[in-house]
Amino acid sequence: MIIPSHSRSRGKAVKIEDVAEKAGVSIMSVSRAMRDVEGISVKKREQIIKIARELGYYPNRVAVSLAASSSNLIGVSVPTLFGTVFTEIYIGMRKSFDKAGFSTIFDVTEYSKDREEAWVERLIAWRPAGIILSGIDHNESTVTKLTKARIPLLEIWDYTPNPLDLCVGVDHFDAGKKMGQYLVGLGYQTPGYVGVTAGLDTRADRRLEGLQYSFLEKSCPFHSIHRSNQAASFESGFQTTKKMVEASGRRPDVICYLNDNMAFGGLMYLERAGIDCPNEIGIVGYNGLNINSVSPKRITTSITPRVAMGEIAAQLLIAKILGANTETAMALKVTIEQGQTTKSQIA
Amino acid sequence: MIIPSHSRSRGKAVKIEDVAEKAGVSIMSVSRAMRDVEGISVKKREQIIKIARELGYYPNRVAVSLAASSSNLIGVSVPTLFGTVFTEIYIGMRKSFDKAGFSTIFDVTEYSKDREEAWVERLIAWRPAGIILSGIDHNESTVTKLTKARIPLLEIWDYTPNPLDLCVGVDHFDAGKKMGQYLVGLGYQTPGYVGVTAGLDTRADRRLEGLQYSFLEKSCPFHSIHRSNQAASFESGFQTTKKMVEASGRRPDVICYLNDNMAFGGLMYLERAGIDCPNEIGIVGYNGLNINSVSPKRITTSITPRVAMGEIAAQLLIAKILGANTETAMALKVTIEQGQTTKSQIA
DNA sequence: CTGTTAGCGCTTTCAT
DNA sequence: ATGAAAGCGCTAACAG
Repeated sequence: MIIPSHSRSRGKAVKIEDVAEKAGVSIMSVSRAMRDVEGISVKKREQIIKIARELGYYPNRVAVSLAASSSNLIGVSVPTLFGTVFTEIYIGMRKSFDKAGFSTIFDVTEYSKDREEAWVERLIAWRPAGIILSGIDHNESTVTKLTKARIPLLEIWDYTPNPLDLCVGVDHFDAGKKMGQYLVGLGYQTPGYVGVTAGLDTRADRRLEGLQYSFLEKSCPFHSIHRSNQAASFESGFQTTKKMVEASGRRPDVICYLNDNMAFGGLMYLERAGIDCPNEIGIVGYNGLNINSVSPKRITTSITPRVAMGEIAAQLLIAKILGANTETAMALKVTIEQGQTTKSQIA
Repeated sequence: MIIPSHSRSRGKAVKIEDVAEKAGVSIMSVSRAMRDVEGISVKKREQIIKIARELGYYPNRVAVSLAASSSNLIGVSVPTLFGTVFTEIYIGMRKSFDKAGFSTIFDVTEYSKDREEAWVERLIAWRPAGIILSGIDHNESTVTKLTKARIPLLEIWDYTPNPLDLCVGVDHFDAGKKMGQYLVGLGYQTPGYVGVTAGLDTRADRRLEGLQYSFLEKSCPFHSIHRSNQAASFESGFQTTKKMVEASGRRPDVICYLNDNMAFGGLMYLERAGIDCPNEIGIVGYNGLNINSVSPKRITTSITPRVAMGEIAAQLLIAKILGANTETAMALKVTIEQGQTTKSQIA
């Protein structure tokens, strides 16, 4: 969509020519002064800067980008802003991008690959310096467009050793495996899992596989796996735990949840049902979300380094943009935080 | 910061010239075909579109913007992404902007006016079609820059009858007043308030004034007002309520909180302290946050129309951008939602 | 150090 | 309906 020019400010914005005229120099001198590059005397530079400030001159980035065939724009796409995961990742990135003088063109896909693709298309038209996408799962045609555009690209949150370009994330299988080993070490033998419909959150699926791997090493399969077809929220955690506990069959001695929010819902259910946690059933979350700070009992969880991940990702992308030879894939470690919803560590 | 051009894609992107050549027409015909404007035969247009698609041609928006002195960029600034308020507002806006083909340059100020100003400066350099800022409180120098830039501007969340340009928000005094009247109607007489340090959240301060106004009409002043110097979170709600209840003096019969999160923390405290809510002390939140869905008792609250606010704001701004004569200030109504933390409605 | 000359990729304007 | 010329505001490349 093209905005009718009559609606924009008209011949008002101060331009490089105005500054040059007032300073009695050529526009090139102004250009050099503003960009702080060599080729101009200190004195003149100061004068020009002063005049530019007086006039309220800010170089038109659109013209700069066109002339220099470069931009300070970074495209950032996240699936959702609910739940603090991607917000924290974004906060981390913003820090690095801000410092380096980049602005971000933003998008929320609401987990729709088509929406992501539509946004990518519009984004590429702006010839951004770099792009950050969430996850490693995109439409094929999106990948084609991205590849053709040849813009530095970073996939965040998921980890894969073979990213399209760059990648910073956590290895979710490994995270699950580690937590599984930890729980096995605590003596748990009848694990249960509460999550959402398989395929909806592929990262969570991978974590479950990791959990299963560790428990299977001790010949303890997951007897009960209950999946909600709702979002991974407090409520679905509560309801799905209810179903699991009320179902016949062996009761789990520990329930692993897709995330802390669901775990919190589960904890609330156990409390209301009069089931002792952790003595009857243990509860384990994922992510280290801030719900934990208000939970009656701190939930045992794996903390993902979200802010750090954002910072590192941004720095890596910036390095690539600047032409450095960078690593292409980085896996960040998660930290297990022992809470009050699992048995105490066995000495 | 200028990105070295060697790092960008090189002469790869398809441009209008390539399409024109392949189609055997002038670049002007391609331009007209792509923009769907008059001055070209239907047949030629179709041919050109087809070739453009084959070649993967997407008009370079940087060049378009420079040539047409217009852009499809909207700057959006929010103070925080935690707490769902601004997230939901953003979701609402995104909907409208997306439909109209705008992209958003995004920023999170973390409640810093200086950060906001720094961002505004960088943003203006992109000559966006419009700007949305949160709240009505900005640095004077920010306002100057904004005014000089003459870009359609909309302030969201707060309401003022005299905005810089456009404004969509809720009247926080009025929201407090309404809730006060409601509580007075339920027979409460000894209200307390739990919030954060005065001045930190001016909107909350206004709501308290509204609450006080209503209670004073019945000669019931707020005897206890406790403010935390922490963020308005679960935890601070818990701790501050503890202090209030343990303090000597008349116990409040209802506590109004800055928001639902603090109210939830307060409720958790009452439950743990064995104080019956609502029979001993009532609890009232604000905003209608999703914490309510997991709360053991639904908290009585005022629901702010956040998604709708975002949608309306975006539409208003778009209208202004397109040159329409629009309203300048809109106040949206909040809805009181009766929960289980206040006495039942008196028939 | 300074200025001049060409563009960047597209649209506007004005011919035809 | 079509195209040629003239920019949009700035920087790269080259001259002095």
